[in-house]
Amino acid sequence: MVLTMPSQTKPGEPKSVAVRPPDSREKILEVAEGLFAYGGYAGVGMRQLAATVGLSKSSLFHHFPTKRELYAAMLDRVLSRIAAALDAVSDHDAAPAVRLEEWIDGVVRMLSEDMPAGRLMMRALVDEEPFPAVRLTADAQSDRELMPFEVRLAGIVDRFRALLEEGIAEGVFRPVSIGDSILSVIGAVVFHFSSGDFGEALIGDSIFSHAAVERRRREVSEFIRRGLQA
Amino acid sequence: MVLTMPSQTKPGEPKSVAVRPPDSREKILEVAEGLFAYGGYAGVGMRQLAATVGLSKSSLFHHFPTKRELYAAMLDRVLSRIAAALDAVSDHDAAPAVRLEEWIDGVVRMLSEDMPAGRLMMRALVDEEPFPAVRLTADAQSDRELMPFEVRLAGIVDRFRALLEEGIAEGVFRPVSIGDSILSVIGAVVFHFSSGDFGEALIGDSIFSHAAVERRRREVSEFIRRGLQA
DNA sequence: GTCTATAGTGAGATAGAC
DNA sequence: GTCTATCTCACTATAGAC
Repeated sequence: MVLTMPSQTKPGEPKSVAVRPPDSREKILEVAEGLFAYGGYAGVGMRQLAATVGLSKSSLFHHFPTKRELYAAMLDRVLSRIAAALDAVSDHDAAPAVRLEEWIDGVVRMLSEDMPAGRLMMRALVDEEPFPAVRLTADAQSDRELMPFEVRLAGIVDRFRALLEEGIAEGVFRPVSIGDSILSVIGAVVFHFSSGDFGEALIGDSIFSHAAVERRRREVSEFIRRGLQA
Repeated sequence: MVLTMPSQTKPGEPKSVAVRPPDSREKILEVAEGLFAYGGYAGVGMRQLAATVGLSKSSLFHHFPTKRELYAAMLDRVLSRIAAALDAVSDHDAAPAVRLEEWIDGVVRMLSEDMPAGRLMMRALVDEEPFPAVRLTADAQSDRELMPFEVRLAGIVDRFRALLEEGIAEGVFRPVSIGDSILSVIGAVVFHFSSGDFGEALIGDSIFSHAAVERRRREVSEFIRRGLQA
């Protein structure tokens, strides 16, 4: 399977540069994130979503053929932001321990500024059939290439896996179980930012407050550093 | 607030010892656990639940006045099993580090043998309004005292908190943020056993297999030991 | 305690005008 | 692209016989 990039500047096709698409779609997805994050897939109806966006139900179905495809498109957007947060910090090739810490910092900061993201990720991971092996816009009309959730997720996970393997091979990390370690990191980082009221009750402050986020960053980094160090 | 135990043997009240109650209720709750664990609250209907149990919808409503109370009763059952797993290992008063490791072992083993429990806990923690401040059977007819979810959960969390505080006071744990540490432990333990397909894809084996469980126990214990040690 | 029958609401999805 | 109107179905919950 070849994942081609949008191929934006084909010479000879003017394309009338739609730099600013009229964005009903994006608005729908943005509102959908907020609702699905709190209610889950089954807990939010197209009716409710339409009302919140300020459109009719039928308009939603004009943009997305089914509720599931809407949900999948929304999840893809969230995952792409998480992937972007990782891309933003991992350009240079520092030592594994440094890169890992920067990744964790990056993801913690990103999730702290992107409230629905943690919850939506958590829901997607806990729900079986992670919504779904979606194919979307295979026609030439649109450039959007929506990756299946699993593929995009696997891309993120594999980068972690490679980092851990590298660190272990170099002897700077102890020979931990890589799968278990990744699950632990996700548990420590993603679950935290999806724990809402419970987390707030535990730490006595909003989990999204500046102080709580900075403390979380330090605590998680230290835990993981100690946990991995050879 | 006084949390009194059921006060089982009041002398003078024969009570006609109903040691074996006729258990439609328990059967409903058991089936409900399996369904809600996978579909979540909104994803499972009373119709579907009734059909799976082998009763009519109306019979469900005979035992539980609303869907929410059924769900709350089911969650309470799950939490009580988790609390029981902690009780089973924490009778003696060993050093904090030892007790913590035994607790983690106990919870990991319990969650590994109780498939719906992890998922249901995770859902309850991620969903806001953790379902709900339920009052149930305030009448004298029944001994069942259903605690609000938050109260029972707080009971479990407070034991962890006390343990960490004790260890820190004794100087065997470093002065970590207690709330953050509890969230990390929950993330590492509970999330793992609710990660289903994703976890399986990551570790290349069912997360409930004997080998995977024993490895998880070791890995998590070691991570936490290193993370906390002064 | 279980059932059938049904009420009443809201769900996802479609038809077709503008 | 957006709308109103409508279809069909599943949902929670209730009524009342047995």
